[in-house]
Amino acid sequence: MVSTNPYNDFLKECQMALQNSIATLHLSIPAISFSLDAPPSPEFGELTSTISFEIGKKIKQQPRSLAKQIVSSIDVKDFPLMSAAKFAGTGYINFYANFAELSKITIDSTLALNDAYGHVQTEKPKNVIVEHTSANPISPINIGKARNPILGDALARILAARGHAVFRHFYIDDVGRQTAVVAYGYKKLGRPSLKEKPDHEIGLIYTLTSCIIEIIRLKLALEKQRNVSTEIKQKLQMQLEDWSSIAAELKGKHPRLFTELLEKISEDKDTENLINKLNQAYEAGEEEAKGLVREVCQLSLDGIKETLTNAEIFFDSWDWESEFTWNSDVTKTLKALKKTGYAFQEGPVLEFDADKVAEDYKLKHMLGIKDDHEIPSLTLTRADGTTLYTTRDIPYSLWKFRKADKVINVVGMEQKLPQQQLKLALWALGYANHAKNLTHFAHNLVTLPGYKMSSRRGRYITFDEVMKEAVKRAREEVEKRSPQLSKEEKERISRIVGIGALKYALIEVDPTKRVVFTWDRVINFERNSAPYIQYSYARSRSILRRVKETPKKFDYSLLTKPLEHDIIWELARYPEVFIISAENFKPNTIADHANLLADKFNSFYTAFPVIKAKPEALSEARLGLVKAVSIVLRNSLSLLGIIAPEKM
RNA sequence: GGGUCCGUAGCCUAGUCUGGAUAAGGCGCCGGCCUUCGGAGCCGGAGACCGGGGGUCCAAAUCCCCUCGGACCCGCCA
Repeated sequence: MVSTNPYNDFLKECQMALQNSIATLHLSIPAISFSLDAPPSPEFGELTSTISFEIGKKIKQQPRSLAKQIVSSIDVKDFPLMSAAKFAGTGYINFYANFAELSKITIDSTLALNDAYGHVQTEKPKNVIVEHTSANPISPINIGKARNPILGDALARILAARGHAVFRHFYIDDVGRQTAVVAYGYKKLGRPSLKEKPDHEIGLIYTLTSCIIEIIRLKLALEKQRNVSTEIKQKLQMQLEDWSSIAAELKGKHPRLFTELLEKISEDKDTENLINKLNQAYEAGEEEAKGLVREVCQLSLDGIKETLTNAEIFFDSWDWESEFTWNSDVTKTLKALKKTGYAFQEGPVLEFDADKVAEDYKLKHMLGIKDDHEIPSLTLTRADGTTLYTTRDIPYSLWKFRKADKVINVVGMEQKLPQQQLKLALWALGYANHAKNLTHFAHNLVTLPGYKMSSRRGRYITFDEVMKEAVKRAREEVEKRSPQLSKEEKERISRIVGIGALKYALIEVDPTKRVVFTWDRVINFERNSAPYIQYSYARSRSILRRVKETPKKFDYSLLTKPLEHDIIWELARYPEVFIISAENFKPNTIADHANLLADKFNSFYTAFPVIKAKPEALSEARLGLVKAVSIVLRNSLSLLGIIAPEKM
């Protein structure tokens, strides 16, 4: 018999036992919960119920005596996966698994389902769009932002394994001030042909241009304030000093390019105006602007794609933001928003009254916002008529919902407010359902000790750089530990291990917590890391390679050691862990479980022989166990976008 | 000023949604293991009253209130 979820089979038996028992004893109370917990220690069995506390409270009886009654009315013979039900402590009911049976069903199912084991299919498959990365096409992906593609990709893999039709979308944010800035700088340099990785070079042009025009802007602003000695003036002065020191730093690192850009930009009278004009022209879809901005973005994007490909992260769709302004979707959205009455003119700009929508439709509670908290309004258009990011995100979201039932935006948690405003805009437009099916998967960033990375300030460590270093360090290890492997094999393994370590480090921590970057933290080859799990997998495969054929039939009752039971329990639990991870969008629980399983397996590995175990039937049973472990480790890693190597 | 998130051994984290029995790992530290199949490993030890204070409950790291510390947001940036 093959089971997709052995843990759940056992759980169901325990619940059935409780239900029957409570019915027989006439202890039924309304709204009783039959949920079961993991006991704190193996001596208390595999699952535990606190139901006697609940009932005892209602009918005023001692939980312990209730537990005793319940347990004595359970006949374990009725439940094949159960070996015992005992009462303990002040009223706990503990269930013990019948490992002869549980082992059989778990290992048989794992071997039979193989790649599919654990990945329990949802009963309600949906079309799901996971939008992630969506890095601005003006600079390379830095390590601060790299958690986004890594988490987004893992989430997409998990949802696909759950049986959803998943589409991975990259939203190319090519509209807006920053692309105008970099395009302007690029044009000033005479559209140079690039020699290095394009996103790195474009990123540098962006940083330098942005810095130079910032200083020009601040100087002009200060001149205007010349006659008044105000706080504003002081603030401007401070900002100018800040940017000047950044400029000095940049000039030191890139003297030629900096000087060239400075000279060329100084030729222009009103840079600010030129950049605004370019932004307007691009958004309006004027040919010249289109040619220029698209050229820069495409170059940058080529580099970004290369980075993502190196990380084994792929997309189904690359969505240009500009398309939505050019095809009038944005215009239509603005018109529709005005019609709702929630858009209002404030001087030259158009605002969206997000708070009023929330009040009128009573959405604050649902959005987790306090009743008396006023949601700031969202600016929809600038004074010059151009639109803003969140404004354009509204038609883009509607477009996504024409293709999918569910949309997940993997976006940093600092964008919580705009994501809420977006939802409210959908609501106002009459798309309440879409708003409900829009999820902001919020995550925290990777920060450097002491400061946040910033493309504008040119302070960042690139994802490329970190991957390169990770592979380099992995290569040193492989060289040391497996000198017999071929050069090609070593290289392939170094990539798998190095990049695996990096991905794992950014996935294993709860997404809402930030990760402070240190090289040793993100490139870790010891316990509690991808390489540790990969190593465990390689060890399991190494055993399996040594035997000609794994037998089809095992005598599972021979697997009696506590460590063996621990492993089987974790194998049985894997489908449940997977479901929880998929339903709650928690990739880190997969990482956690894989590490736990690897841990148990390594202990088992040193404690007991497999191939040379006697009698032969025991050896065969252990081989089945090892094979099952290898399958679950490989399946878990694959959900995280990490490859399980045969050797390392 | 208003809001969101985070605070668990020297350090990094799990557990918090859905309250249950001695708070679980890793790094570092101390002491062991070249035990047959891979030492990126294994075994043992010391180390935390879960930021602080109240409250609810038979039971609180977990729920509620207050408070302190940190990060982020409140922009005609994204």
